Amino acid sequence: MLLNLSHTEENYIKAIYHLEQDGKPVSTNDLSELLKTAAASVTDMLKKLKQKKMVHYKAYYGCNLTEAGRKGALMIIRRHRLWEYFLSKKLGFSWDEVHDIAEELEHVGSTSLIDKLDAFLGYPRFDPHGDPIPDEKGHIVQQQNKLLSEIPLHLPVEVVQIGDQSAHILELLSDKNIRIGTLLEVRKRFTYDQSLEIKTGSKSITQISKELSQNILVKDHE
Amino acid sequence: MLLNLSHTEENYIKAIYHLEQDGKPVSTNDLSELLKTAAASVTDMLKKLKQKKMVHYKAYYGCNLTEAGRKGALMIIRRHRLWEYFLSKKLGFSWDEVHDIAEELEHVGSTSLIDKLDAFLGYPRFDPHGDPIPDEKGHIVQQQNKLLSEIPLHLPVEVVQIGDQSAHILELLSDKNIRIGTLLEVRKRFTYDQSLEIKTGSKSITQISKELSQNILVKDHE
DNA sequence: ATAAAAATTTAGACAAATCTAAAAAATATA
DNA sequence: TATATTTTTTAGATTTGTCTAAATTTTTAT
Repeated sequence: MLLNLSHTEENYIKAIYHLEQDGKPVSTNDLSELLKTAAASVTDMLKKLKQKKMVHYKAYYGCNLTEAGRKGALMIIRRHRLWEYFLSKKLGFSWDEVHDIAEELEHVGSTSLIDKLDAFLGYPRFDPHGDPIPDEKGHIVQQQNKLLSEIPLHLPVEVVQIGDQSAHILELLSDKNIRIGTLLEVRKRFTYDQSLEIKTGSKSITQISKELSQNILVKDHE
Repeated sequence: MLLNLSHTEENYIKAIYHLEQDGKPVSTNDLSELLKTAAASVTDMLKKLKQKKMVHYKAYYGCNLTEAGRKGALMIIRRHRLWEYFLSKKLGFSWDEVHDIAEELEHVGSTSLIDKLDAFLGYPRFDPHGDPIPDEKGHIVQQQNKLLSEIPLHLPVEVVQIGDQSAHILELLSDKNIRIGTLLEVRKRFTYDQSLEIKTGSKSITQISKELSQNILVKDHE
């Protein structure tokens, strides 16, 4: 363990990282719910993580990661997402199967293992869910909108922007009932012309050309 | 965990498997030494493993794996050796770096993960140390002598047999000071003609052609 | 502003895996 | 065979991460 953290401690700081939006403190209860652990147990762990200087913690107030804690969390997220990428791209797991396995693999704590895995995979910047992978220094790109052409199969996404705003494209989109806020899911990707078969909303299926898919910007649907 | 065993319990049955030569019971002390754990702790664990029907155990007598225990041990060894192969062949670790990392990876317990990894690697039958990899049913080939042409770099081996017994080959071997019992280590493998550069005994370096390397049978030098 | 509700912490306990020290059993030796 | 030595087990503690129940603090609502 390079971080001198137990598996459990790693899970806590990862959870705190995910709950920490803006600078607001993370509540004991939210952690308790996310980790499916009694609130009393969370309190105990927060005291220990404070001792290890991984979190700032004040009774009845909540916690925030210290700089060391944030670095640690990013390393765990890096491991998790690289393993997800490996499982999906190399072993052929579907994007919805990889999370639980990566949850275990992420705690194997050899830095050289992860760096070599990163190199082997070709330094991917996004995992199969479209989430950014921190680099070896813990730098992470801001979660950004992606092109529909780059979205994995069966991942629910929401349309947030249209690249080319010409009337022609809007006509086409309107005909397909696609607009900002529409929920989509890529069902098939045809290698021949890179056209997509997508499901919009709850039922209808439609075909999208490569050109069109490169002009639809989407983001993960929560 | 498919086997319902903790990491620690898995380590115990793996250790028992390795100590169990012929049918003789494995002593508490031997386990204690191999696992670097106090004998008293081993006794406690053996009682628990007996309850879980992984071992036969009688106080002051020793233990043996049950059929379930043996199956479990072989699965752990399978995971260990497949990860070693992956680390060595795909990530570029040297054969002496892979053991400790595999020791951690072997406890990640998804069966489909290991079976897909096996397929991804092309169903290798030996790990980087030359040890056989059990298949998905737990079948393991008997440890056998291998051709020098198939030995990984830097692995110390001992010559046990010469394939072609012609005088010509023996003349060549005698000139190179190689005979049954000689210790060798492959230092380099030239892709061009698959010739090898080997170290014999303690000092001398010599070159071996592909043909010759395919007629020298070796075994691991523990 | 004060009582009721919600969130959090404290207290005390438990299971897993470990330890040391002491007791008991098995083995070796004289 | 009787005794000494070695091996193994039992007894009693410790650490980590967890729990429930009760106490306390904070927040919400009247």
